[in-house]
Amino acid sequence: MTQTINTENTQSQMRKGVLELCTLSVLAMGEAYPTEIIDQLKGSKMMIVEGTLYPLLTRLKNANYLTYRWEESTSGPPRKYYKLTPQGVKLLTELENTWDEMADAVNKLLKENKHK
Amino acid sequence: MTQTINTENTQSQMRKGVLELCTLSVLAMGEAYPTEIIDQLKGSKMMIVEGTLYPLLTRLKNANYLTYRWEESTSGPPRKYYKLTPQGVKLLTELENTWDEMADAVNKLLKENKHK
DNA sequence: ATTTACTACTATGCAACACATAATACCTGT
DNA sequence: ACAGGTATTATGTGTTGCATAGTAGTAAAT
Repeated sequence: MTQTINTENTQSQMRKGVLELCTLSVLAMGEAYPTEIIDQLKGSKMMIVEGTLYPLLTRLKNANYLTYRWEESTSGPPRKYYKLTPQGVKLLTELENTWDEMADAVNKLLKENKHK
Repeated sequence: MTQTINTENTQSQMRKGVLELCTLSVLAMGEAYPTEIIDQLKGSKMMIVEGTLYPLLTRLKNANYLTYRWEESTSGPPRKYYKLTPQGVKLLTELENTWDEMADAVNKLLKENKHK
C-alpha cells in the first residue's frame, strides 16, 4: 500500500538534490557543525532534519567534497566542524548553475501555463 | 558499490517533485497525450523521458488528479489524452505555492552565501 | 553519586521516485 | 508478410528524504 501523492510528500521530493546544494552553500560561508547548518537552513525557510543532514554530510565527506575537524565543546560532546574542499567548491558552482537553469525552466513554464 | 555524488545525478534528484508540478502545469493549458507533454517540457528545457512520464501519469490518474480519454490517431496507435480533474487543479495550485516558497528560500540562501 | 536533561552524532530500515531497459500493441507503406 | 514509426505498459535498480532508535558526552538537580 504505497502510492500517495500529496503536497506534503511532494515537498520532500522537491527538496531532493536541493538540500545538497543548500548545505554546500551554507558551508561556503565557512566551517560549521551540523546543528549550526540546520539552524541556518531553518532561518532560510529550508527545512532539514538530523536524519537527513547527517547521512548527507557523510556522503559528501566520503566523496571528498567536505572535510571536518573535531572540536571540543563547552556544552556537550565534541563537534565535527565541516568545511568545503576545493572539489566541494567546484561542485557547489556546478550545482548553482544546475539550480538556476532548472528554476528558470520551471518559472517560465508556470508563467506560460498559468491557469486563472 | 553505490554512493556517487555528481552533478548529473543531482540534476535527476532536483527534478523529483518538480516534474509532477511541470506535468500538471502543462495540462493546465488543456488536455494532451504523453508525447505532446514531453515535447512541451523539452521546449521549456525541462528534461523528461517516457520511462518517467508514463508512471507519473498513472500515479496521478490513480490518485484522481487526472482523467483521460482514448482518441484514434491517423498515424499510429490510439492516444490517451489526459486532463486535470478539479482535484488536479487544486493540487497544481498547492504545488505552485510549494515551488515558489522553496525557490525563494534557495535563491535567498545562494545569494547570501555567494562565494567569490 | 545517581538521575535527568540537553546536545551531538551514529545506525538501520522504509518508501518514493527518476530512469534504464525491454516488451507489447497498433498503424501505415512497401 | 514485413519493416519502421508511434504509443503504451511492465519490471528492476539506485539514490535519497525521513522516521526511528540508539550511543555517548556534559552539566545541573536531587
